[in-house]
Amino acid sequence: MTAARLHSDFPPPGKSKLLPPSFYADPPETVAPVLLGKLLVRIYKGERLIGRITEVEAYLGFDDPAAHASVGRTARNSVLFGPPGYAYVYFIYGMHYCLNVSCLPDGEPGGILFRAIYPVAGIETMAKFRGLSPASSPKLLTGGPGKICDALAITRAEHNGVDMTSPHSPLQILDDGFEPTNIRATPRIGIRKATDRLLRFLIA
DNA sequence: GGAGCGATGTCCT
DNA sequence: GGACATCGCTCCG
Repeated sequence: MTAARLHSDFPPPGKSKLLPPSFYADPPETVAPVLLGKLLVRIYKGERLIGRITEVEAYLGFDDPAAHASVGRTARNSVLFGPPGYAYVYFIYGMHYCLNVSCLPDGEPGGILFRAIYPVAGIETMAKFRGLSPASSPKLLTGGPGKICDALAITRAEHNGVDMTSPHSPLQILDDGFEPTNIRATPRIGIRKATDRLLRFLIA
């Protein structure tokens, strides 16, 4: 996947369609690879900040010790147990936010962590939020879960529990018909438990 | 350019 | 009280 291709395949915004709740109503390991290539949209003060999803990780329920949901439903992780297509935002390591989307029907826990996106619109604003030059590499701008939330101004207070399937939501995921090739599955990274499962998906 | 490590808030035990 | 789904800076090659 070259930078030129990621850009050239970005269509007029009108051609994109919002992913419905049914898209997320399957197990995380099923939904995660299909999210690759979709557009993550953050509407910030009327501006559309858009990135193409290039890396995600699936987190399951009780059978997955690495998942926040594995300890059962708590105040912190309750979004993961709710209806599909909702934003689960948590604060980690004292300084970073991470964005997930809930999967499976209401009552069943599961989610997908967004690990990296490729900026396609609103790059100036993203760079400003990151304290970087707009000419910075995608990896530097939005190449990590904490970086995505910084670049898109996503916080737990403002976005945890937001419905990502509503056209009025500040966070949405669109399908513009882009079909990624060369999808790879690898072990998840940055975790201590259940590191053997192939639940990380990325566009190679 | 890669390994090591410190910073730092929130949640659960 | 400790673990933590991270990042960016330092230091060493």
